[in-house]
Amino acid sequence: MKTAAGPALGRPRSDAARIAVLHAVDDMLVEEGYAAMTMKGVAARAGVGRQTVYRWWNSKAEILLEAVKEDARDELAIGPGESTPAEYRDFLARVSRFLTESPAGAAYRALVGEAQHDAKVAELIRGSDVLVEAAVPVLKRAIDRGDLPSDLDLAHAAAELIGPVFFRVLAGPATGAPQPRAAQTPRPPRLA
Amino acid sequence: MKTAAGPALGRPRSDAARIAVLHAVDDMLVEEGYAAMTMKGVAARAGVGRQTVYRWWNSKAEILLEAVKEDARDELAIGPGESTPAEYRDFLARVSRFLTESPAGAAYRALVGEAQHDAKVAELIRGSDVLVEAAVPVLKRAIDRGDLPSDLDLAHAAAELIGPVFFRVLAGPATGAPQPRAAQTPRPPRLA
DNA sequence: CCTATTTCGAGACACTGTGACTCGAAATAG
DNA sequence: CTATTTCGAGTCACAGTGTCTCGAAATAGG
Repeated sequence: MKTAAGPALGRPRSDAARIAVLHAVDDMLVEEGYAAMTMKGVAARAGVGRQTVYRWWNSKAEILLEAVKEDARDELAIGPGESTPAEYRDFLARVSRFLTESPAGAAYRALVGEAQHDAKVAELIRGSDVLVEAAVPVLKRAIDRGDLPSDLDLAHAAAELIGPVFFRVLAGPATGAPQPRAAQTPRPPRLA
Repeated sequence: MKTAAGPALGRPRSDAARIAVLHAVDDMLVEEGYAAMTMKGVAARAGVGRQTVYRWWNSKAEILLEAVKEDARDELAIGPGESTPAEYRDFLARVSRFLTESPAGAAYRALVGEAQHDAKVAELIRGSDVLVEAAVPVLKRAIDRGDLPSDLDLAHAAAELIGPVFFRVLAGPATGAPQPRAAQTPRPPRLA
């Protein structure tokens, strides 16, 4: 915890190195997979000293999180649609594509997976799930239309919406490995 | 691939060693967590040679799968209830408890997590999900009662039922690490 | 210009897990 | 008694981890 001292002292952090690491992680994840991706390899691939990586990130998971956060948000965001069911359908199709085809989605799955093994990673992703955050605007518009009660628990409703797709991709017959098969468009479920 | 030659030749496999390994994996998962659990450690804990472990299982995941499969089935099985909503409620409460509190549930989460990293593990758990298998009898009884259409896609319906709880536990605010907090009883969703 | 401070890339280091290997002993069938 | 296979135990090369050191580079203030 730095005390947020203003202008800093000494050589400033190299943004080029930061970007290089982020890109390296992004590339290596899709090329070799999360398991084969090592801190050593990331540093080498980025053309960066090993200590430089460890100085700014504590784990693969932290780098990955920073590397794909923006992409994930962009890929999941949808604007207002014609109706609530139409928005559900569009959103769920996007979630399905994200989880099964997008590199950012692969990173998300890897992070959720790692969270089941490592409490630190679980803490890292806790309370800032990109899927939930993307679902919230959809739910709020549904509330505005009067299709959902105004006192709705957004987190629970988001889980209701996302859960079935999430479960099928992570644990179902289309589990894990990057399957090139086309994503199936899921039906929107009825929310209480 | 053995050709299933009947009476076998040479010294038979030691069932004591098999049980010891299974118990060691079971214990170490709850005591140290999946990440800290190593093949080396398992062999030592079980008082078994390292090669003996590698001879019968290819990975931690395989051992874990064999170790908890029966426990998982037992913990998730529920008998017929008074009504379909009551069965949904009971089943989902059991799923929630399983995922958040049971050692077998922790193993299940670890396996699903590992499947996101390793295609072999994904293949291993593909098409034999204990949660889906436990949901199927519930759904079939609902069909018999006329509460669900007889041509229902069981896998999809099971995902609809399980998904929300699954998502909240694996990715939601109650992510990952074994949280001693009491499981919240989820509302049963409406199935199409 | 000079110095203090911090990051940079590069690499050495001890430690640990992996998975294949060897060894002699034990258990089974013929 | 022999062939075969598993047993526990241990050795081995290889690779990744995370910390450390090194000299160079980049910044601020004197």
